[in-house]
This record gives sequence, structure tokens and C-alpha cells, in this order.
Amino acid sequence: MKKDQPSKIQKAATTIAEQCLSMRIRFLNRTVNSIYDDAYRDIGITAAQGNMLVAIVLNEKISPTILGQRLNIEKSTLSRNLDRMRKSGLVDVREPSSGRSLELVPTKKGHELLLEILPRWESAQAETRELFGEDESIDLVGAVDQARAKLLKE
Amino acid sequence: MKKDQPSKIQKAATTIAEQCLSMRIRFLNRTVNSIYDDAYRDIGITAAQGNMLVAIVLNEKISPTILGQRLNIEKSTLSRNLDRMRKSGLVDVREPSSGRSLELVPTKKGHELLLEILPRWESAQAETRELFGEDESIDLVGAVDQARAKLLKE
DNA sequence: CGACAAAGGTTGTATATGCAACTTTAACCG
DNA sequence: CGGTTAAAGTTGCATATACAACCTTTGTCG
Repeated sequence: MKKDQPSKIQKAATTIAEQCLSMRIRFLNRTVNSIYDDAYRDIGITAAQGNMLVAIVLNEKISPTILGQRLNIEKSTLSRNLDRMRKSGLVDVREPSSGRSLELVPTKKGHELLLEILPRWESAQAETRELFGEDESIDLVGAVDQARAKLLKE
Repeated sequence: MKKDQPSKIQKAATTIAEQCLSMRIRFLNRTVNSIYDDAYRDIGITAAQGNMLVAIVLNEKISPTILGQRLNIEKSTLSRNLDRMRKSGLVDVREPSSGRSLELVPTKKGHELLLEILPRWESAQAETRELFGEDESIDLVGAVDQARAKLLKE
């Protein structure tokens, strides 16, 4: 028994399903970040907050605007994420010492938390590599870092 | 003038920043999905909904539970996403004809929307490939599809 | 058959995200 | 120096996401 000829609509759906990057990146995002969220859960932070904390520790006094450019996070998103991190005592959001940019500074608690994060990160990172294969993981780092550099240059 | 010896904390932050997959996948997710969201905005859908619609068109009468397994979307998330798509007339959520699984069926509007989606998807897909490089895009599709298959087998 | 376990969904709560509109104020410029 | 512009942030609203707790109903099995 022959199937019906696939309609234009079916063909469109097939093409998209077979190639779509958005679909795959969303899948990747849900799957991988749930691994990191699980790993960090017992120390009361999320993957999003862990990542931001790392960036702030490496860039003391960075402004939200610059941090947002580096991570490509929209300013309103960042504003609220920082608010949560401030409320849970991970970062200080200091008034500008000059100009109009706020200054982000990790608190003592924020610094110390990094030592709790590290082993959990290692385990989540290993689990992710296991799932997606060593080689692909490495390519991903390179590809994203290259794209980030390109976006920052613009 | 010599810098201070980097502390254990600084080293942890550096290691994570240089290698973390979670951070890069979040970046990728924000960056790429905003391209697709922009492309679809004028037809009133999001990348998330476009992706789900494609999956439902290719799998008529699929149940939310199965769809959730395929896309690795948590059932409560899916429940609310489907609710929005039902409200905007893209899918019917039918009562089970047998057993207890709902049946998802694209509406006429949902089907027709795919023809509007296709050219917008092509343009977003091209823009994404441009940004991340042809080769990396191809690897990404392969790597994610492989991981999806692995997760489904479990 | 009747009790119970498990599957399928929904709802409460919270985080993460982005767009649009707004406020404030530094910075610039005539 | 005063007026305008644009940068930096915040707030309102909406979507996407997940965990936990719950409700229903289907199977199952003694």
C-alpha cells in the first residue's frame, strides 16, 4: 500500500525537522543545563547564576552593561538575575564610583561558593561530555568562542 | 610589577570559564534563538512554538508524554506550551480515543502556518550558519541527534 | 471485584529570558 | 552654561522552563 504523496506542508516540516539548529540548540540547552542545575542544587544556585558568578569573579567591578555584552544577555534579564544574586548574598551591586555604570563585586560568600562549585562543575562537565561525546564537546567550545569573538567585534 | 599569585578561587573560576559547556550552550541558546524569534515575530509565533508545531505536524495524534520524551521537555512545561498553542488556534488537544493519552492534532491554521514558517526558517537558519560557521553547524546537528537517540534508548 | 500502584496531566511557585516603555542622569555640544 | 541626546537601569508584561505536589483514571493483581 502506497502512502499519499507528501504535501508541500509535510515537506516543509520534514526539511525543518531534519536540519533545524534552533530545535537542536533548545534541546541541548534543556538537556545540558538540567545536568548542571542538578549538580548545583544542593548548594542553592542555578547554572545561570553559577556562570554569572564565575564571570564576575574574573572581572571585578565589571558593569552590568559590559557583562551583558560579553554574555549576550539582555539588560532587563541581567538586572533581575543580579537582583536575585544580590538578595542571596553572592554579589554586591555598587553605585558607580564615576560615570553611571554600576560595579559588580563578588561578596565573600560569592568567592567562597566557587570552591563548592568546582567539584560539582567537574562532575556535570564530565557527564555532559559523556553524553555528547568528547570530540563534539571540544568543537562546541571552539565554535561558540569564535562566534562570541565575532559578535563582540561588531 | 608582578601580579598576585592567583588564589585557588581564581584558578577555579578560570578553569570553568575556559571550558564550561553550560555557559556556552546558554550563550548559544540566547543568541541563536533570538535570531529565530526575530524571524518568526511577524507571523506571531516563537521559535519554541514553531519547533513544536513541526513535530506535531510530522506526528499527528502524538501524545504530550511522547512528544515530551522526544524533545526532552518536562511535562508541566509542555502542558502550558500546548495551552498557548491551543489558545492561538495552532493545535487541537483532543481527549483520548482510548487509554489516557491526549492526542495532539494540528489545526488547519497550524498546517497553513508552516508555509509561512518555511521561508523565515530558511533565512534564520542561514544567518545562524553564517554566524557559527558552516562546519560547526553540521557537527552540531549530528552531535545532538546522536545524543537524542542515546537518551531515547535508555 | 476491589485495593493499589503507576501513568498522564494540571497547578503552584520560582527562575531565566526578552521586548517595550519608561526614568534618570551623565555626556556632549552649540 | 544650558539644552538635548543617548547611555544605563528598572519595570510591566509575556513566554519558556523545571520541580514538587496534586488529581484522575487506568491498569493490574491478589
